[in-house]
Amino acid sequence: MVRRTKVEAQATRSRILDTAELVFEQRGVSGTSLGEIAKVAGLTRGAIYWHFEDKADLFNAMMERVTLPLEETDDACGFKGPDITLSQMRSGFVDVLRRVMTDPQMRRVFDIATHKVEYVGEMNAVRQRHLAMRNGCLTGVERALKRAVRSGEVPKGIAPRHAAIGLLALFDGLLQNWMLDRDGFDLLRVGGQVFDAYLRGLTTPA
Amino acid sequence: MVRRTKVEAQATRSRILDTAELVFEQRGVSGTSLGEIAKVAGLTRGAIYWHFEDKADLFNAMMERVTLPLEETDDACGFKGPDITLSQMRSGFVDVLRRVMTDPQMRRVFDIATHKVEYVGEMNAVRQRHLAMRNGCLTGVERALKRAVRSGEVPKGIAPRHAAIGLLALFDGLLQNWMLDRDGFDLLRVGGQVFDAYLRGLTTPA
DNA sequence: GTATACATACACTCTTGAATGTATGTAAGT
DNA sequence: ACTTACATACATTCAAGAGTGTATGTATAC
Repeated sequence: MVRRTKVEAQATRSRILDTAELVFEQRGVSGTSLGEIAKVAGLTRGAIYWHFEDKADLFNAMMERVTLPLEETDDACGFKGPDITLSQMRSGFVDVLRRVMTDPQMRRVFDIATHKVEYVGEMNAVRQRHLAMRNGCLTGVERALKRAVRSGEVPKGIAPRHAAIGLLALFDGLLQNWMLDRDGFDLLRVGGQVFDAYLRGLTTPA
Repeated sequence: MVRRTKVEAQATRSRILDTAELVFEQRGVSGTSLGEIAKVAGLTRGAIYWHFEDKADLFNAMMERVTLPLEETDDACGFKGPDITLSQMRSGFVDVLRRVMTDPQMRRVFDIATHKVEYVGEMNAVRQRHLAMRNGCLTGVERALKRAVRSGEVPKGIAPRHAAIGLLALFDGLLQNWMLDRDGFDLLRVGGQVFDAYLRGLTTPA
């Protein structure tokens, strides 16, 4: 066949990743063969094997395409600077909810990572990535809460770390439940209200 | 081989299910073959095909073995009666957390359902079951919250349904995060504190 | 004697990884 | 500017294994 130019090759690579997203979401990661992806993309397995080592490599590339910019813009948790306020934290989280709702690619990849892949074997890297990201957010939220305690905004009741764990659990749970039934509720509206309720609980003395 | 008595056959069936739990958790559902399960259980695929139609059937049986008693004792949400108090609701949820921490079988199955299976195709029944259970809990929690609003225990700020969605999200998120890293925190202690914080937020006027 | 509770054997499909083919892009040499 | 030499970007083919479903065997409980 005609050999493509470098930019065309990059386009092919992207098309493979795009197609993988679609098929992974429909059939699940381990349920789709590379041949299926190639067929849908209008290519052959040869093309995939040229750009990626195997399915795990392809999968990780697909994940990184979404999570890397997320980590860069640091919107994942809305912070990594040493100190942010509670309201900054809130808007950061809500912004991610908005993006998941708005951006179909992000929604797809989150859906795949949540319900369409098994955290086992080669794919265990996802679990590690998830854990690392969570722990990063955790310490960030914890610092923010500690600061809020020092400033008197939050009374000394619950340990900051525990409160942070709860906040992330709330976030993950909202996303997970929304993925389960997207028409069930308005992620942005309900998410905002629920976040506020939890934060109000933190700022209220027992 | 020797034909077994009926009770022995039931024991074999249970052994298959027990083994499936172990292997599913290690290799993931779609990552394990029926041959693997049979081998670990000290049987052949013939035995599995005798007791179950295929892997999906086996999987569903494994799930029902845990979720059915959960739904029966109704400890899943801690209610289905028409009206319960907020504290009854709280203790119901916390009790499930305790059981997940204590009972290794329950922990395994939850782990499988959360991170070791793809909600696709034949296994989509899990998703439906998950959704149905969630919706059942949802209406229950919603009723409890409405009642609490009528009794003045909770001010009329957030819509009861939204608050209920948040509560379930918090619950799911806690379980999910704990499964991700069991040594990360004490599910029972943190869960209880976080629940209280959220409920305090609900009972506090904005 | 017959249905049961498995074990064994078989045929079939699907998938993978690698090997090979092939035609063009591309840079270096002249 | 034109050829040469090689790398690139795939397509095609092939061998091998793994997994599934089914059919059959078989000894025993009932």
